[in-house]
Amino acid sequence: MISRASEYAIRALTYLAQNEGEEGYFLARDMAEKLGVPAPFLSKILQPLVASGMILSQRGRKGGFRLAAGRSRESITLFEVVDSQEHLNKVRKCFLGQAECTDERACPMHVYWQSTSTDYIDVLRRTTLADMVDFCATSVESNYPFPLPARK
Amino acid sequence: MISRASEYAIRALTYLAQNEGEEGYFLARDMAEKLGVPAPFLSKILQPLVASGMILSQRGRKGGFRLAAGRSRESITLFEVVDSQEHLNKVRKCFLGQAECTDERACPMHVYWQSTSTDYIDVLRRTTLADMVDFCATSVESNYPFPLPARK
DNA sequence: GCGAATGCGGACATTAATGTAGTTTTTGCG
DNA sequence: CGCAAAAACTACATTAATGTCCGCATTCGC
Repeated sequence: MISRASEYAIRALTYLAQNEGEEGYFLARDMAEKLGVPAPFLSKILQPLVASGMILSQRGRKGGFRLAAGRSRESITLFEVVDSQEHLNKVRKCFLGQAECTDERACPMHVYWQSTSTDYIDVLRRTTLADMVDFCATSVESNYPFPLPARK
Repeated sequence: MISRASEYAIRALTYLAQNEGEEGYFLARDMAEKLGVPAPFLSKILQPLVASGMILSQRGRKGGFRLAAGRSRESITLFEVVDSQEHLNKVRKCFLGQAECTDERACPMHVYWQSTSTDYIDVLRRTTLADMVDFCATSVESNYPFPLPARK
């Protein structure tokens, strides 16, 4: 449903949005440690976010990453984040992969799947980094993002 | 959301249910051709269906596969089919893979994702092979299962 | 019994996602 | 300038899903 890469991208952006007030840049290394994500993998994931203009990068000493100046938390949707990592327009149209499954002639899963997949995209479009930050703010003891659960 | 293996299993079972009236067994080879699925891959997929008792297999000359005698179309749900191919209890609990995402302290996607994943399982539980066969019967010109759309 | 047809089982091949490592380029600072 | 720190880039490693291949076991029909 959502790839690890997208998940990590959301977590990283949420982290940057939380700390937006600070001066300077945030190191990929530090973010990776705080988020519990492999550092080299996070570096790879950050690059499409730079390319699409959601974050800025600075090389060399005192370098790192931060949210792009022109982009408010409210303007960055999870859709945009996920779309930078995978291709959302490649989402399967028919649950059973049928070529001829249309509204006129639907497979038994059609109506259900149609609403599920459009709902999914809608929620991604509606949820912003601001929502993610608000979520953290309601946290009592721990801060988002949590460390990932152990992999099997 | 659903693996190819599960999709192929659904298509194969639907085919068997459609032709339930005929005597004897259906060849994996023939089914694969009719369904547009790689034959060796289909053979592998059929085995869990045999093991879980949804279909019967017969080796040797005149061998092949057919629906198990005791199982009516109405009694075989897509849940059972999909569960034979992947493990539905391994479905991700939290959209963002968080360990501490609970009903009490939910991530911004929690409510949405909770309802999406339970709806998904519910539909699999409610949809039976009989529904799949009915769908074919309403077809005007082509029979289900359709050939798969071309892969990229 | 024997041979052909067929499912069964295991090993292997391919691909994409995930993860790792090392080199190159850019930059700040002495 | 020259060194060190950081992102950027490139190549490789690992894993799981998908797909292929082949020899073995079973059964039918002669």
